[in-house]
Amino acid sequence: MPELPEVESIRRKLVPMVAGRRIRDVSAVARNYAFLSDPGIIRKKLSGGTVEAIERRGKYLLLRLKQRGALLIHLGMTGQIFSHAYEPDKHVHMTLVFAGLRHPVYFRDPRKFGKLLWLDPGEEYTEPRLTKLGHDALSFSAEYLGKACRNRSVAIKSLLLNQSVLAGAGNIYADEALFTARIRPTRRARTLNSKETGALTKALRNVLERAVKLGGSSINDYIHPDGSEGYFQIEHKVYGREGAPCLTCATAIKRSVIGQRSAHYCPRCQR
DNA sequence: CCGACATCCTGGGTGC
DNA sequence: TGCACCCAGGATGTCG
Repeated sequence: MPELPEVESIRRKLVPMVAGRRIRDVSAVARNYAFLSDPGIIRKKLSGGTVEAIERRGKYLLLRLKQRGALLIHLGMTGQIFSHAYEPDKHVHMTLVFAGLRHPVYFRDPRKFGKLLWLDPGEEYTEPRLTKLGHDALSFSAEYLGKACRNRSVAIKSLLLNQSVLAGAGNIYADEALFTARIRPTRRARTLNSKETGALTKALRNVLERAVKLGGSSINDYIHPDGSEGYFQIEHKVYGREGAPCLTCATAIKRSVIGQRSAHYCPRCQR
């Protein structure tokens, strides 16, 4: 589900809810595909701990507990974090009860592509899931992207989705940024000139900043922890618009598959 | 090292 | 209503 703007929106809603609060109780279901750490370990490490901060690393959230370490959370395709806005069901894997917070906080994920991993102090510096991440997709330079494109024959769309290059970009925002930069998603990365990598850098930053401002794109399973919604889906120019007229030239938007992911683009505007 | 591909899992939508 | 099939915001491991 969530890309950088969605994860950041969730983080921003979560901070005022739980920062500084003590975790009174933790319950978790039996270990399943989403648990990289044993649920019992997570329960033990979290119980009684106090939330020091919630950070975002690409699409990961880091729930930092004072003195103890941190819970690394990835929401995969369908992961959600919410409180009383929704009823918990069989897809809830973990429930956190906070001191001074009337309602519990739930981690729910029907497809279980999300991840929960406990990190002892210091492990965040050695955990490959974190150390392999590239520059944050909200703050990278055109030079960095240009270097990353050098000698790479992979499609630029796939390169943008590679988290070890840019941490946080995902399918929606990669398509939207490529449209704005007028670059076709199938172009091999090494064929982009510096003007194009510059335009793409600017386009990705702009689209992500705008999406964060609007609270992300509320489609399918995406929800905010407090039940509110994001509005960036209203501004999607290509994603999910196959067959619809390009907003610039009215040509029908095309959908194709690149690197096993759907890609949406205007065959006329994007070269 | 690079890139293509299968795989993990569940639910919603569509067409027969 | 049932069923087969396709699709989905992600990431990893394997293989050539």
